[in-house]
Amino acid sequence: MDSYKHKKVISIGIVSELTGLSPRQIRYYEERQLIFPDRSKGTRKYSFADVEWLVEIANKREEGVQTKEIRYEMMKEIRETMRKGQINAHFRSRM
Amino acid sequence: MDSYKHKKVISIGIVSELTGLSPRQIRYYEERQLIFPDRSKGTRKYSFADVEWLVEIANKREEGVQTKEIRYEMMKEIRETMRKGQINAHFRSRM
DNA sequence: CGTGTAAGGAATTCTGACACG
DNA sequence: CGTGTAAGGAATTCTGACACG
Repeated sequence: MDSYKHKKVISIGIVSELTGLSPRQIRYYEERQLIFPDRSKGTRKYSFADVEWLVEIANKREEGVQTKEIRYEMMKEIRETMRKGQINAHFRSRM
Repeated sequence: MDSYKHKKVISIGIVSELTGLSPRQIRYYEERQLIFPDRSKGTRKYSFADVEWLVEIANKREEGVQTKEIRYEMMKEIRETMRKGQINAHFRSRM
């Protein structure tokens, strides 16, 4: 089972270590609606799925892809997945 | 794969919420050598496996089992598992 | 023995802003 | 646009100790 993968329990400092992204970058991607952490009394909590998604974001950014485009592709992927009736954990974890 | 289960990334406050144990109790069980968190710059980090093991400890404590006995049983279990050549993640995660 | 609490310090996180580009 | 940084405050965590039992 993958409940571990989607449980939001990791604080931003650890996510930063795990992804190599700065806290500033991670918060910015949230502002741009690419990532959706939970809030535990004010502080952001991320899942392992979030961490993996952030690494993907980092790779796309390195390729020069803008956050707006990443968001557009993400939405499109979600739309397709929903159309197939496959609203699975892969996307649930990002919303 | 269960790398998520054994990666130590959760801070004590979240572990406290997840287990229902107080931070004081969690630190005490560490002092009694029942649990072995990693340290990320001074602060303790736990895995989901640690969280599950803490819940087991909590159950035993409610039954009146002392930490010393829990530790003894834990060691015995580990010894048996090692004898069978089954040093698997179940125990690796606690050491 | 196991756990609560007050104490003081250190490290973390948060937000809004200015900077550069 | 994307990210760094300094700023001030709030919340977290740490340790060692005293308390009770």
